Amino acid sequence: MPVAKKNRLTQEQFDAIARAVADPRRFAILKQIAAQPTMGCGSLEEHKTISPATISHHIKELTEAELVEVAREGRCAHLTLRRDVWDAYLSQLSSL
Amino acid sequence: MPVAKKNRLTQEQFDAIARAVADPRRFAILKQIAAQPTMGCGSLEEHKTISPATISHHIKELTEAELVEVAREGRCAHLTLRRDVWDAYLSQLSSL
DNA sequence: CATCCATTTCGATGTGCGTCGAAATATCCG
DNA sequence: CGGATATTTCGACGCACATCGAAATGGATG
Repeated sequence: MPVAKKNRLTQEQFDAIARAVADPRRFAILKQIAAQPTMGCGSLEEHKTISPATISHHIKELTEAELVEVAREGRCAHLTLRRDVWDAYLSQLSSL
Repeated sequence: MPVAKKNRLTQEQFDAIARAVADPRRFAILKQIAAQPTMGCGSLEEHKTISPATISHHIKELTEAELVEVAREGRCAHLTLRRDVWDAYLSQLSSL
């Protein structure tokens, strides 16, 4: 169950997301995760551009910001965007 | 007439805005500018916290991201948020 | 012009973080 | 088990940038 309602972000989480989005490459990764229903292992575009270590780092940042969720299934890692968190971020942003 | 329609952001501008928003203090400044209709000289909260040099720097960043507009009137600097740009940013974000 | 105040510029400093290579760890398959 | 492939961790490096103090600029006013 992916569930989990999220209506308000802590200041800390808000900052984490803002930081996560600020890096173009990380944002590109996030976009791909959002596009795919569930993102399989090494199917990220960035695999051709960036080193595995860096990708892993970015994904870690994204998960720690609670923007994406990781589900390991064998050697595949399924990545899914947490829409609720993303929406919360947008909503908080738009109330500038 | 403050005018100026802005429907689409260049990648460069998008990144600049994302970066600008990523810094908590700078975002706080932006919020105050957004709140006040026109923000007078040294009426920023941050004047008690941050050095003038730093404030000036942040405002420069914000203007270079075209997020705020500066109008000098004597020794006062009027700061206004460019809603069109901000909305464009939000819109672009939400289409993840 | 001289003084005052607000803002900017400049230069220096410290730090956060994106990046990588290499080693460690994990997972699968034969 | 042993080899192959995928991901993570670790350590180091370099750069971008937030921050400041001090000096410079600019505009108002006496």
